[in-house]
Amino acid sequence: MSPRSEQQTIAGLEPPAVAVVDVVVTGRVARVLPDVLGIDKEFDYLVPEGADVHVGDVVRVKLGARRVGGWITALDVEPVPGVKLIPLAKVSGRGPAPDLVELAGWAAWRWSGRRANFLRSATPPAVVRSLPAPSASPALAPGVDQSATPLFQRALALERGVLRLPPGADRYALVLAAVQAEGPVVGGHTLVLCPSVAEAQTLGRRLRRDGVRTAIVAHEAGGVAAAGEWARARAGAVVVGARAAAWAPVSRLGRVVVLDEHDEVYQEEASPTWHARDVVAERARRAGAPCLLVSPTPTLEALGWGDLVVPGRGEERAGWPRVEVIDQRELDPSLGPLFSPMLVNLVRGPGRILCILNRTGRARLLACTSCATLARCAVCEAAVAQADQAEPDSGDRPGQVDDLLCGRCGTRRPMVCLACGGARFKNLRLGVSKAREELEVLAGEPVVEVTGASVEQDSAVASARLLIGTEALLHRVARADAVAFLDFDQELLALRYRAGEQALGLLARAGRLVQRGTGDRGRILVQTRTPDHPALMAARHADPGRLVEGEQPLRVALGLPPAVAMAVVSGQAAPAFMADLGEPAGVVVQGPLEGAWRLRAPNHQVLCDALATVARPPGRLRVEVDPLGI
DNA sequence: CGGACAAGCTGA
DNA sequence: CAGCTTGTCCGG
Repeated sequence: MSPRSEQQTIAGLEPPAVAVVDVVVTGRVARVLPDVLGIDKEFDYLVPEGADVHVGDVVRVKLGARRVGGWITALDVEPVPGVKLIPLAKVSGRGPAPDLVELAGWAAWRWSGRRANFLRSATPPAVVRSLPAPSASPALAPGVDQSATPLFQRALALERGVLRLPPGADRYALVLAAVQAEGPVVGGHTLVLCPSVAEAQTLGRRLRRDGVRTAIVAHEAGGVAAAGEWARARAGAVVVGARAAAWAPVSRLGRVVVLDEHDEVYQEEASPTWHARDVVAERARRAGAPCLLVSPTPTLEALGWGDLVVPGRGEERAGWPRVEVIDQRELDPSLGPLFSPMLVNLVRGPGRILCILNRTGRARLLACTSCATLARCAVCEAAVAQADQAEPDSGDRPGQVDDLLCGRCGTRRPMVCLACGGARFKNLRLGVSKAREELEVLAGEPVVEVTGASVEQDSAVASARLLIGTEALLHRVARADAVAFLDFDQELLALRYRAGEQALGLLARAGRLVQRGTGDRGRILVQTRTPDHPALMAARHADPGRLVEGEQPLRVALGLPPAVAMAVVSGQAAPAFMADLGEPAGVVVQGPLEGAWRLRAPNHQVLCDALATVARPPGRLRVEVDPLGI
């Protein structure tokens, strides 16, 4: 592990010919990293007499002609010779503890970011002058069931554990077991991450009700209250939060639990594209604390990182909903491609029903008109669209305008059905609004539409019996009796290498909605033309391992994460950056393709070390390590 | 990043 | 050569 050294020392430089008269430094010296992204460099300042300062504290300093904020990254250092030190302009308040200051350095290496970016996440949203006194370890309220199941005990005993917990399982019981479990760090506190702030708040409040001293760290809440939670966490408490809480203070990190580890919201979309799961895993490793990743559908990243614990077959099956797969190829086309007789039955029956249709724009989906088989890539099996341009393919064949082009691996082939040889295809692109109208007619009652953009009244959403919408609907609604995916091929065959994993993740999320509150297993209806897709097999059998079996070797064969470490470099300054980078040993450089370069290395050590050798050139540069949208 | 200052261009 | 723009360097 080699986070780049930020303090620049000028090696091999002769001492000045004229002796510099050493200014006798009487006070303490603080090294400060300014909170200015363009200056990823530290400066030394004098600590005012009698000031109470710590590494991580938030300060203001004069830098050149202006005053900027910053953090103390080191104290009592030997100042760079030859510069006249000036005092800190102000010590504003408490900031991240030294371990987080160091972790920010590691994250800057790992995701090619700047330390200030990460230190911002680790800093309270309002000034914290002093920390509340730490109180005794949590005492559970009477009547709280504190027995950990053998499954939880096994998972919590692991240093690096991955617990596969089905959608219907009681995760609160796991969290309760985790905060009480003895670990190698005596008196340590547990850090729990949830995908959303709302989930974190629900969890945190419940822990408090049960007598667990808990800090809910969420900067989104903003202001003084959030700073209070931050200070409480810093002083000592169980800490819960969403992605940003990966940088929450924990007075003494005893254990880490990440719920729904597979959820993509844990990764930052903007550069640096840091992943909360990976940050807390490293944090736990440094603290000598165990880390447990929990998910109904653990990612290949998690499975490659830790030891998997699974419930018994019966227990896992009971935690998944009934998944009914409807093969749309066998349907009477008169009802249209979206509404099978089973679906019509479902919406005419009782209960609250969600219909999901992800209408994610451009992705065209083609099906053979004679045998109804979907057009897929012959190499990597992703859905293919018609090519817009007649570029030649990798072989000698001259490319045609109507070729089938794979957006994932770039393979082209003539527009011929692989199953029956037919040359005619129909376009299966569909829209939510039109689907809503049709569904309303079929159901004979109102249907409410919910998309990410729509701002439907919560009351309208809460009271509706029939709802239709994009995937966002699964986040807007807490409970349902059944969820129907109208066109699941959009998920299964999406042009991202994680499509299969993400599709199974959606089924798991839907599974949680239909299981909550009801005693028996809820229902999930999936309409598809690829009923044998491993993600569907996995959900049907309540066995996510079935997806992993096929996915793992595919990633190795195609050179995709986590079999390799990958980065994408783009932006106006990318050519200069890539020129400086050259072709480092162990790194395969591909591109430029539409202004972006793709870098692959056997692991992050090689990849990130190579990226760290290059200084950021001026201008816009986006380095995405572990890119999402590939 | 943003201010300071130096080097380069224009017009008379 | 003043008056302005553009570029490069540096901050403690």
